[in-house]
Amino acid sequence: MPSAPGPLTAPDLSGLPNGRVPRALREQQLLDTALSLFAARGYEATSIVDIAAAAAVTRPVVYRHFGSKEGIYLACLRRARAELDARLAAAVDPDRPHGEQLRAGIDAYFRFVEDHHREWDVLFGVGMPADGPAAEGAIELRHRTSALLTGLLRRAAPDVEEQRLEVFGSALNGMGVELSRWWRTHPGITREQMVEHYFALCWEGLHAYVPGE
Amino acid sequence: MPSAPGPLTAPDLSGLPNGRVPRALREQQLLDTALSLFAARGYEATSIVDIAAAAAVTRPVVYRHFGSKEGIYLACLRRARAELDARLAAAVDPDRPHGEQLRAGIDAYFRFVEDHHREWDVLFGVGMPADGPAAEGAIELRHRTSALLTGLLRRAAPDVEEQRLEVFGSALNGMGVELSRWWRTHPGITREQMVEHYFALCWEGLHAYVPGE
Amino acid sequence: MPSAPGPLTAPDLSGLPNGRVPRALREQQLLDTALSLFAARGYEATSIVDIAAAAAVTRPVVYRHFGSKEGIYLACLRRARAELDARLAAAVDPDRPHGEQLRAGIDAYFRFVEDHHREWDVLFGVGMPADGPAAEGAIELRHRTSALLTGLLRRAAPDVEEQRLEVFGSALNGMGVELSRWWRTHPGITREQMVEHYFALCWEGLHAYVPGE
Amino acid sequence: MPSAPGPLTAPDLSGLPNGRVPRALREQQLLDTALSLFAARGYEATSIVDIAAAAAVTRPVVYRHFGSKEGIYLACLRRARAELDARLAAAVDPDRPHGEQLRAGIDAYFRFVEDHHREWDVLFGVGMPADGPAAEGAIELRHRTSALLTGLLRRAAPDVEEQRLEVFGSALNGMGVELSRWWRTHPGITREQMVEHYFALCWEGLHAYVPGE
DNA sequence: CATGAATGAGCGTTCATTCAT
DNA sequence: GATGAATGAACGCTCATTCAT
Repeated sequence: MPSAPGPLTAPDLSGLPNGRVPRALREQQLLDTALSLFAARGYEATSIVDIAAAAAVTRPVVYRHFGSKEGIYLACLRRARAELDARLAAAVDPDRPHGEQLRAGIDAYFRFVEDHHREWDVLFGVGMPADGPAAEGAIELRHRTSALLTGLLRRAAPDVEEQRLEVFGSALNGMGVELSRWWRTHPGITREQMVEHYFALCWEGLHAYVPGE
Repeated sequence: MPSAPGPLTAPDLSGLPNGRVPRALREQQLLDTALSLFAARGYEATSIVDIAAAAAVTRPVVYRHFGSKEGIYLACLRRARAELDARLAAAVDPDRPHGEQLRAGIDAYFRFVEDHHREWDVLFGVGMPADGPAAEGAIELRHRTSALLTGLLRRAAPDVEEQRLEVFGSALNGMGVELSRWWRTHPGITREQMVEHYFALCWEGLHAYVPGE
Repeated sequence: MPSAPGPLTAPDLSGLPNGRVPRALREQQLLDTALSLFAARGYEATSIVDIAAAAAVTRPVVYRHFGSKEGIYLACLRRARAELDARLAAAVDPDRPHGEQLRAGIDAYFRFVEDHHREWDVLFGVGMPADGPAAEGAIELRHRTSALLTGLLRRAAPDVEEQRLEVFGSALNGMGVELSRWWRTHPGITREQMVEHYFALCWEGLHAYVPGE
Repeated sequence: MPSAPGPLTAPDLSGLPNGRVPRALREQQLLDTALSLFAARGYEATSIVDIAAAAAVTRPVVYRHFGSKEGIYLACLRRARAELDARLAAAVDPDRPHGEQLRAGIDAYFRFVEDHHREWDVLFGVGMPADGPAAEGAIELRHRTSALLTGLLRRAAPDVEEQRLEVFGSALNGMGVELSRWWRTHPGITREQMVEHYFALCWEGLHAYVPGE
């Protein structure tokens, strides 16, 4: 389990300030560094030493800003989740037809996959911690997508029983996760095609439950 | 943490002298112990000391049988995967209509979830290693379900382009994984209902591509 | 952990601008904070961060006033020792009979135990540093009581050889320390009783050496 | 706070076995090493690294045998206390007059001070931990001498109220501790003289309570 | 073959202290 | 003169792994 960052994951240190850096800036810089490492190696295999070295600071700096390894990990996750949520919220117009909302949400999700590899990896990839508070936080953030999808479905099909809505929300989330993983290893296909595939598989099934569409 | 007895996991050791267990039996016993621990705590949080202590042997025994922590971990995964594959193969009759084949496969998958908690956790739960050879092996085994599903779809819809088949295979796998996870935390619903939900969501979409059904 | 107000420890800061406290006052305030912490947790377990945080200042303030952790620790001890010495000096009237002097000193000592828990703890309790310059200073201050007692005995029994005087001084000190510790854990007994016990044990033995009493 | 053992405290490594050593032997060897360091520097200032290095083993060896720093510390203390208790028990003959019993016990105590410098230091010197389980254990072991003395007094003066017995037990213990400390810094005086001084100070006072002696 | 004993490397965390602003 | 930011060194502890017996 070598500890030195590999060529794929070494964060770009050019232009990193050293010496005294204002708190907010240092925080973002540390989060960027940690994001790269957590995304590439997962929670357990990433050490605070690695993060500090990659950020060209000493370990206590990390602790002053985030308190613990779990702290910086969850901060990474929350920032990534906030970005994804913001994109989804911006993309889904609740005044449009429900099918269109779903399609727009899926498109925004795949845009996120495209633009934020590392953020997607920490949120949905392997390498989550398996127990402890960090694990619980990670699971909650990871599953928030299911909740969002369930909510969208609930608005689209208000008469469907809650259980089915939750099941479908989870299933749609699972489709998104696995499709993104496949896409990451098969990049020769456009985002539009991915959205099309996604929609083609699930829309017919969902359609039956959505009144008047 | 002794594991629940089952045909796969509980070799009968009665009547054997304590320190001299035949190699194959000892291996099954170690794999069983390791399975419980890896399933409960994940790869990183499970130590060889834990496994050896839980199996009431010394550490070198583990090393002689499996060579390394990665070795015993991958052996666990392979045994679990083999069990799942055997069940899927037994359930899917290639002479039946394709929709029925899919439904039978899904049902077998959920039976596996029901009967083999630990095996499912170790294959599909959190707690996988995130880098190193063990990670690669784990990912391959975890994704074999996609390949099986893609194969089933390929036979059902021979004219559909390969890419779409793979995408659908991945998506169906993702649905299965996330639905199982949801089921594990919401046990008050029968397997039949889970299969129904699964089918309700995807069959309409798939149907269009399957000729003559 | 704000300290109990008292003539020694609670300088009146009202009316002063917050960040600009006169040096002497700031020093007393810091000593008071440090006293509480050192008394409660001992030297090693008390950190400069703790002291600074409890005093609502930053760490460099502590360093500018006292130079080092050892510095503020010894300053605490010296202030506590000075208070004890002042009380002993005030209590012992060299013109009274020697037995009365001893009794008055013992009474003053137990008064100090009663009124200045924290000061007594830091001087005589566990939690002293065990090596380094701070340890030497602490031992010296702790043992000054022996020297005082030896001096009292020397005046009372001028013909007794020095060695015996020192031994008795040490022994009387040890009695005081252990009796105080016992008293702290058995508070249901008055100071007068403690003095009586103390005197009952040692006075007969000492009596023989004091001429004309 | 330098970590290297000083000339006073470096344990004698000559003849220490290296490589595989039977469990019991290694334990005694580690306890000897740890005793020297804890006695010289106290609990906090002694690190596991120091102990391991001084014993010419690696750190995990210490942990395998004693589990934690507190573990090896308390093991040191218990071994030392057991030695002292054994000597006291051997010295005090319950069939002899009570004054003689006390004198024999004091003599045995000072013999222990003479013969077991390091044991006496860990039991009664400065450098105890200030909180945590190790602190509680250390306090209990340290104060067992008071309890033994109280017990002796109780047998000698059965009609005296319990409180006074405890107070006298504590006081006698305090005398012993401080006299030993003084003796350690003034070695030019025999054990017999120390016992004489001790007895001279307290026996007259105690005598009054002991019937028929 | 199995075991008891050991290792080297690493981990998360914290400390006393300093310096640029 | 006070602060926010940083450092270097250490600490207690655990791990995967190996080897002599």
